[in-house]
Amino acid sequence: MASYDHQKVEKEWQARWEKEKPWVTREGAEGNALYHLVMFPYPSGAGLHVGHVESYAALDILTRRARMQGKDVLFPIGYDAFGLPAENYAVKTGVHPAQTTKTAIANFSKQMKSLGLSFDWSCELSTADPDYYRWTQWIFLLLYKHDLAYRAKAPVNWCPTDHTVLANEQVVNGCCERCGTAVVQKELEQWFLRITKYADQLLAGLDRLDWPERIKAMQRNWIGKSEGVEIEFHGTQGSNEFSIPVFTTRADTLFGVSYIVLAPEHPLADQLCIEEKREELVRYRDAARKKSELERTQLERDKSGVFLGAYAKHPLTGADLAVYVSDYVLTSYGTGAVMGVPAHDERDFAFARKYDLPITWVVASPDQDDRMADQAYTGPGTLKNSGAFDGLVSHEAVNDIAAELESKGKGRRVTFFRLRDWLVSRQRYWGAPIPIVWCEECGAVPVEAKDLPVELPMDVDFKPTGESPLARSASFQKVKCPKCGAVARRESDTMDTFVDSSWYFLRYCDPRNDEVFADEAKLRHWLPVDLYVGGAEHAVLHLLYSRFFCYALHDLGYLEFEEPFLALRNQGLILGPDGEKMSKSKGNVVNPDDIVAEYGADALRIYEMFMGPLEDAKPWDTKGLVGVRRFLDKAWAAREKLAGAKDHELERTLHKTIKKVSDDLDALKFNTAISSLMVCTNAFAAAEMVPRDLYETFVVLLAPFAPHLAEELWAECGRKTSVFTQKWPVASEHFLKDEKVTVAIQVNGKLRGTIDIAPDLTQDEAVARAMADTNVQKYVEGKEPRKVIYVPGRLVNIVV
RNA sequence: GCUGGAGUGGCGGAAUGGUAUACGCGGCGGACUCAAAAUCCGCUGUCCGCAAGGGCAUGAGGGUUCGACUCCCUCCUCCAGCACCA
Repeated sequence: MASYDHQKVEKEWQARWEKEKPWVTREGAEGNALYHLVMFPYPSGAGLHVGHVESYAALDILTRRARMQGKDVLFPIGYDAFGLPAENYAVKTGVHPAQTTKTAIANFSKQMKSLGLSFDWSCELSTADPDYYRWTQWIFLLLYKHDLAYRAKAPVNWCPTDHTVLANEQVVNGCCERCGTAVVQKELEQWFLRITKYADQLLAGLDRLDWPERIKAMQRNWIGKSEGVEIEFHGTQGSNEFSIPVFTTRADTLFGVSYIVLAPEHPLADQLCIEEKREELVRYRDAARKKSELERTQLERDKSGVFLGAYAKHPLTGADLAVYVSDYVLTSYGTGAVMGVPAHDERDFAFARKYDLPITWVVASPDQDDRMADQAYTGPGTLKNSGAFDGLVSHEAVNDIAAELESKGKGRRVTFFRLRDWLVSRQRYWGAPIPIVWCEECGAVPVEAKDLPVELPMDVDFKPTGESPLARSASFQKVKCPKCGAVARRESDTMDTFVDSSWYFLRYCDPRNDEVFADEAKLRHWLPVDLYVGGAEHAVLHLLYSRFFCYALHDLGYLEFEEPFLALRNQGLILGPDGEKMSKSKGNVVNPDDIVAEYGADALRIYEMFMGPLEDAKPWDTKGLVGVRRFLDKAWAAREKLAGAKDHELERTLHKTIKKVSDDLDALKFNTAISSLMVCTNAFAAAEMVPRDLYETFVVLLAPFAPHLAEELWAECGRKTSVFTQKWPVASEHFLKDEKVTVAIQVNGKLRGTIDIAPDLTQDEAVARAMADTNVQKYVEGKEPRKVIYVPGRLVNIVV
């Protein structure tokens, strides 16, 4: 069988698309618009990865099909071009990040075009372009103006290798997500975005989204809403009165409290500490501070602490409770203090055992005798040893005890979130400068909108030292205060690159606008995004930040919607042929360029879609790719058998294919859509002749998957226009019905034979035909059927 | 520990509660060829049987149903994320 020359075919059609630009977005009627978005790539020197190809091909197929169905589709592409890798590379080699990035973008564009992706290249954008980051800065100032961006001194995560602070979201298991170095805590003044203001809305909004459950669960966990009671524990230290607020979700265990613990950094720790204990406290706190986040978690459950020598009073019983400091209590969560209930909390139990503190059981477990217990009981139960609350079950007791505390002014119901504000300052070079001027007189002064962008200077020594490189640029620092005109200095930190990517999908609909970040009417026309496809690694980073931006911009009157991405799908990882994650060190990386050269872009696209469900992880298998290429060659070969005659059998096959491909694309089931195209091709291959009209319709079906080959075949059929000007075919009911179907015959639910009958045969007729089968008779043995189930076109089940 | 997802041939995988294993890969046999590759045709879950046919198979065990990969309960394993969160 002749094989087609994919290099020639693909080159020719790509040249033609480049010239004719058929994919430029058409802004048509209201309500006819679709917005398909792929997560824009970071233009790394390594080039495009087969994982990129997977998500881009998937959305390209859907986009091409939607256009053939008459939709206007915005399908843009751009580059997340700021970031550490280019800067670190520059530190090593001296090549400027601007240069590295430019080269990488050129390479990415070339690679994407070689895949026949129908992006609208006229929308192309780069976050490192001053025309883009001008608006990143503008949005930052908008947030600043509305108190959603602020500067604060706080304990922050510091990566000693990358010499910069990191957001909580960028610390993975206590390590820097970029380089893996253990992160240390530093007390620094930094810029934050007030994402916590939207914690509740960001949580509630998830319910409305068509997103993978996994991603929604990760965001819910990350936001970490926790409802409970804040309880005041009062006490006196010498002549001073004090009050320690603690947060608990288990107010029902209040009568089991036997001590109080503060986080080592808690402001009250110093105040409450008696002189004899001070040295011990300072030593403990210094040790705790020196521990990295990593060490703290590794020492898990090995509890230690310092008794401060102070006592607080139980709010209901008045009992004296020793106050300790321990690093198992975190400053950053709740009130930074907890009530110790050893009987009903594992950590408190361990702590109480170590320091020999009383353990009082106040919640009876239904199936455990706590007199013998050597571990905490953390489940719900019936209260005891709890005065007036004895006999209540846990959830009632939480309510009643909270009410009692509230009435006495000793507590109140509160909600806490795990989510922290987003730290966006970075002490690095290759990012958007924070558009603030520092003036001796006026303090932090925003740069005026007309003076944006604050351009990133190119002549900077960007070696990271912990001090921001921009602080060392004389030209950058030469500035006057916008308010008073005095000599001032610029903010020298740049923004986290996740700020850049939190709004790029807004810019796409109007990328060259220099009046606003995007025209209001265009935003209304195209947004929100209908379908977003990308990797799952951004679950709590990009996807949460972008949602926050849209909620904020909505509040400030710039957007009509709150949720930017209505539907989201994550492509699964493509693993190496060995089933391991592809990596340079394992030597199992598949380079898409090699595949395109050897088998063609069409084969690569279809193979990646055929491997399995979009969202599953699946191993690469070059043999499978060969099979896909064989399919394309078969489709190509069929053009030599075109005839004018009718063929009802083929016509039925074709219409089933139309139906299956259409339905499967609606459900993003690319693998089964392709398998039905294969079935159709196999039928063509088996046939003597292939009617021309059927073949042409098949080529239209094939077009979104294999755009180059389909265009070529369309031309081979003598058509002068592009196959993509064709309407997407609709299956005809008439041809979907078979004249005869094979129906299963079961006796007592077991398969005993099959019969070929007309699909609309009545039950009586079908049963009569079934009973005539000799094998069926053997099992019925002349017994009277107790019950007969007939599913037309499917089966007859005779129950005896 | 918590959360989410998944367990089906030799492999990737397919199945609105209705003939489990579509499609692809691999394997076996055949055709073409001096030969090989490519291509084409046939077979290919497993066990018993010469065959007709039958038994057993969707991680394990129960249940609902005329009928369960699919629904319900219990358990096991794997993957991913989070994890001293009070």
